[in-house]
Amino acid sequence: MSPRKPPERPAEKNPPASTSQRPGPQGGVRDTNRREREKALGDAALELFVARGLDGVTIDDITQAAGVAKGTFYRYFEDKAALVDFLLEPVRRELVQGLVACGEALEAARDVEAMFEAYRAVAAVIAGAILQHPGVVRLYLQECRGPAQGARVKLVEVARLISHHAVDMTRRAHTHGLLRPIRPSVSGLAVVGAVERLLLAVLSEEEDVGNPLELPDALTTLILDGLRLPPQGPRPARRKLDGKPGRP
Amino acid sequence: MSPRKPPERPAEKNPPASTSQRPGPQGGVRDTNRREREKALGDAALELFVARGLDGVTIDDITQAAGVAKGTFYRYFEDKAALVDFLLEPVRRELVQGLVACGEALEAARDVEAMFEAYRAVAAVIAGAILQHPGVVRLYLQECRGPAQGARVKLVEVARLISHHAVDMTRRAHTHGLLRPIRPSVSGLAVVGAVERLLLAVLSEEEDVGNPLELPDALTTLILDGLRLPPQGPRPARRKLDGKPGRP
DNA sequence: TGAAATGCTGACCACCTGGTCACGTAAAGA
DNA sequence: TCTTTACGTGACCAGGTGGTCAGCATTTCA
Repeated sequence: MSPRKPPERPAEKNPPASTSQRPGPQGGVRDTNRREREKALGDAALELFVARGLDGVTIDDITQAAGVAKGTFYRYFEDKAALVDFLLEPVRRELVQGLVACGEALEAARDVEAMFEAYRAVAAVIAGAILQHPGVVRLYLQECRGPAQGARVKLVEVARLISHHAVDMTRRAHTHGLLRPIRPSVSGLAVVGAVERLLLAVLSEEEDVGNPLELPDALTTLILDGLRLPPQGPRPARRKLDGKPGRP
Repeated sequence: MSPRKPPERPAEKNPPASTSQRPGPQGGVRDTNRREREKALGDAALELFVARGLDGVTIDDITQAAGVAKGTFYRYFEDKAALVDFLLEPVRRELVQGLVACGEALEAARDVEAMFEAYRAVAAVIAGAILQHPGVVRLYLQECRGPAQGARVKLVEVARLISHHAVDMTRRAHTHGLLRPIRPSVSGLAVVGAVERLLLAVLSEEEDVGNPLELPDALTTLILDGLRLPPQGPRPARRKLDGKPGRP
């Protein structure tokens, strides 16, 4: 038998890719096709990543799921890490943008109302990220604590960034005398941990946390006012996140 | 050249294992040696797991680090998952014991002081686990959110157990009217997330969270009383975790 | 229509990985 | 001392994995 057998044309192969060339509203057909391929590979990979973990997915798995040949993968991405970065990038950009803006808002905050407003902005950014990229956020939550190696470096970088910003924001609110005298690194990380855990619950539907839309409100109460029932009945009505007074 | 070359005795090999047979105070020499080997393999593996992640460590890595041949590994553990279970088991046992006890204490709690006491007990269990098995706890924190596959199944099982218990405990405190009307699954998971994030910070020394011994106190304040500065100065002195009144 | 350029393919390679097992050696027992 | 027993060893195997590349098909351009 010859060591390199000639490529057989299988009588029946997958839908022959049929090369649908939609012209695309702007930009060359080239770029449009490229973006479509990247998206196809990214979508296929993301689903596998969430199901089996970054390390549990091979390039073969990805290309098979995307319905392309292995070589095609390497035409679009240098390796698995590059693909992960590609998936993560838009979320990362939105996130830092929101965090920086919120940091500045907090810098200027001088009363509790302004602080509220700043935190509300972060919640909005997070909510947006989840609605637009739920898979990526879930992947982040699953993998962000692992060692920063291979495909995980950018993910862990984002995690550090988030923690750093959170602590920084807490520090700012702190210097304005708006918070209890608790070390900002402690309260900041605690908040990050709480939020991430709840997001994971929502995205993987493991525990019934009820309507996700009520989460920000519950979290705000939890973080700002704590769990313990106030000694003499509930506090006098305070503004809720939506601006309407709390229910009696 | 023969396809199977005869085993060469290298002139110099590793310390020849020297088979130190300390008699061991009780139990046969057999069992003592076995336990020593298991521990050696476990220690070597744990260090690698923490540094590179469960999936980033091969059996070869482990045996090499432990200074034994590959075949020896399979004499003591069926596969990598079995080794992880072996590492996790003592921590898991302590943990469920503590959680169950605390759940019962909370069941009986009718005032805030009793609730305090129950939570203090959990903190003690966690602290004990960290002091005795810091590596295992760190491994848990790194991997517990990944997909439950292969070597990670038991880890994820423990994670679910913890979350479940936390929600359950919160529910109990809730039914006794000790907490604000926030969905127990939400506040329970939030607390778990906060604690886990802080533990990770302590164990991997990524952010400076100060003296770990002050953490339980800070966390208690944070969770029970929240972040927001009380409107009219700090609350009247309340008991701290160590029973002494808070500093002025 | 023909030629050049581009893109996709999958066989192939070198290396790695989990797992096995015949063998040599040392301890336990007679 | 000799036999039996158990254990540690590492070469080996089969299956997989990341990554490459010559060849073919399709599109683009002249």
